[in-house]
Amino acid sequence: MTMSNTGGRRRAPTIHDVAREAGVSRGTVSRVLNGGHYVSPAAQEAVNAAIRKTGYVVNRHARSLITGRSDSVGFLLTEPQERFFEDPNFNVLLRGCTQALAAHDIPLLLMLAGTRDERRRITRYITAGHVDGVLLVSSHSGDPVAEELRAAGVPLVACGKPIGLGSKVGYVAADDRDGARDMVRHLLSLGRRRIGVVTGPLDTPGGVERLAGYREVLAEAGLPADERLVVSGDYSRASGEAGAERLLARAPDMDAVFVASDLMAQGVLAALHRAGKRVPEDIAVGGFDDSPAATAATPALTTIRQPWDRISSEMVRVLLAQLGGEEPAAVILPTELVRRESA
Amino acid sequence: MTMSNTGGRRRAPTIHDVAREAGVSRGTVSRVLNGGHYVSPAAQEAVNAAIRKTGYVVNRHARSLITGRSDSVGFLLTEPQERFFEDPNFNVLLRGCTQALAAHDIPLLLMLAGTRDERRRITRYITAGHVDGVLLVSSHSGDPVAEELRAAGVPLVACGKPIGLGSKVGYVAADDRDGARDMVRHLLSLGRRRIGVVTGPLDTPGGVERLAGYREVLAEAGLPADERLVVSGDYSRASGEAGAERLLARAPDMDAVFVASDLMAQGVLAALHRAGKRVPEDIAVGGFDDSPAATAATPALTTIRQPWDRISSEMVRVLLAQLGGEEPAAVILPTELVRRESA
DNA sequence: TTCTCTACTGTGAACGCTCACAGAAGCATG
DNA sequence: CATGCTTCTGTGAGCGTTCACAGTAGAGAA
Repeated sequence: MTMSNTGGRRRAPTIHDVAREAGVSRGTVSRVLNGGHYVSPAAQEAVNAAIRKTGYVVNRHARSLITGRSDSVGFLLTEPQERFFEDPNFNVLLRGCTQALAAHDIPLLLMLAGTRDERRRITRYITAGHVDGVLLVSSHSGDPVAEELRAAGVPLVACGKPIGLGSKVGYVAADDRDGARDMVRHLLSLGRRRIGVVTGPLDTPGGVERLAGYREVLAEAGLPADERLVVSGDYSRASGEAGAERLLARAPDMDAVFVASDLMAQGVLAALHRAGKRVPEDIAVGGFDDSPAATAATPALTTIRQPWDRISSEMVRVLLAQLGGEEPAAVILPTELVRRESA
Repeated sequence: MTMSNTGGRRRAPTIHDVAREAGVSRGTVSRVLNGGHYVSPAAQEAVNAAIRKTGYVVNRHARSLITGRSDSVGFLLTEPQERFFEDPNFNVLLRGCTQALAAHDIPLLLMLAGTRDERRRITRYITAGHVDGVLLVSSHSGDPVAEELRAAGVPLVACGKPIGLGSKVGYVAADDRDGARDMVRHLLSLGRRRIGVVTGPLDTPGGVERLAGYREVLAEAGLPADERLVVSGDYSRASGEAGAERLLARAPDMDAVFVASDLMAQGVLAALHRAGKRVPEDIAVGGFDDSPAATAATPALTTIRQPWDRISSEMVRVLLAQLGGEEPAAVILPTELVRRESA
């Protein structure tokens, strides 16, 4: 390699320096930078050589100032963050989105908006155009931020079907209902007939859909709907533990339980262990997510795999398509039963 | 094209609009925006009113273009990401940094640089001035990115003491050695005398220091240094499992084991369980981190709490100080023994 | 009065880029 | 010959800010 910054920050090379070096005008350099249309091969090559020689890197602020685009997208969490950061799925999602965006050379801005004040500040920031679009991770319905962003016309892709928002927002989700059906059918196939369920929050699509899948399969199988077998949690480990205790108290003859998340299932396992129940001999346990928590649990959890890697890449794809002018799309991805020890 | 409706994007108000509305000049508005020095109370108030009325939000691109600052910082991961995203500590750290920065209205750019190509691209991006500073999470020594950034004069704060970098980079770390000493002393106080250790990677400061603390306390207690009791892992659950198996094979009379991370300790517990050892009756297990994995484990882990919330806020504080012109600082934070069931 | 000092205010000029437009060159068509 | 069309190139303007500088007004001192 040649040259180096001999100490101290020198003035960074601009498009002018490149133009002079290549013997062309700013305009031509700019055209090369932006796709190279209407540029002669000779000029193209001269410019590329000059860029390499000068070490030129485009100043995104100057570019953004005139284009109005920021060439960055936000990753927005609108809930008290503990829940998410505790959730291994979230990590996979965040990593996947960062990587998918990096492939397009687009930086990701991580935004947390747990409190009212933070929400206000971040809404302002976003609507002011500091990001081109938003990847939204907020399960609960009636999220004021989502509605405001939608109203402001900010391109938006949610993770999970947003309840109560119009069709103008794209989303990517796993097929929750179908996954739940698969799991409950699996439990039935093991000969279990008193199957309990710990649902997610019922103001989230995941909570509602997984419960619906559970009910459908029981109905198909001709089993009675017993509300003593249904309790709901909030996806946290603690709520799984509490849920299992309530189920045991209300239906001591339960022989299986479908838990709407692996983290809750960990709590369920702990409660069953304390109650002296063997898993899967006495009670089979089925989780949902196939998060790291599933393999970390003892016994290892039979669960429903959500394709988080594909969910993240699809979210990015749909958002970028929207930035390119396409209409918001809805994408539903299939799930998969993963059999381990607990059922 | 659809006509511009009320919901559509109208031209955003600029500093000009605010100035006109307030009956002052751009300059005065700018001064209000930047601290309000040399502005009369009347003008101050008029400008604030105009800002509220117009809904003005500063255009950061225009500002950055002239100031040369970007008013954002990067959060850089230079390792294959799985390790980090699997690690609950990492989440706490990321969340803490995001929040601490948000309090200063500074967005955080999440950057992953796992592969060589990504590292090149991201180094370019950073050295081009697109972030003002970098929070670095990379435990291994000899990280080329860190060295390049340091050489380019990019303000840098590492999490954990960077091995092999000069004193020009700030860092924040827990007192690893002292924490390890506390844990081993605790195991001794329980009457254990054959204490094994599963270390972290020995090219990381955490790996080295925690092992050193272990050795110091054994020496103080007059116990022999037995290399059969020392194995090293890579902080992953799987490596903990493998480490415990090797320890059991080499030292069947071991009555305690100090594990340099909770995640590895989970693996150790699983291996001990399979080997028919009761914890803590047969073998006491001590972890390190006090991550969620500690309470999720069965039995719950006795561990060393690292003050991740303070680590993140200190990292941000040190970085911002550096951006303000101060010299890079090194901060060591105290740890704390958390007693649970495993020891 | 006149001068100085302080507190405040307005005005060009950048910052580095893209965009619209005007033009040039080459070549086919009228 | 002019006329058009396509491909390529350079130029001026301007994006929304901050900064340096040149002012103005009012108070106090000589």
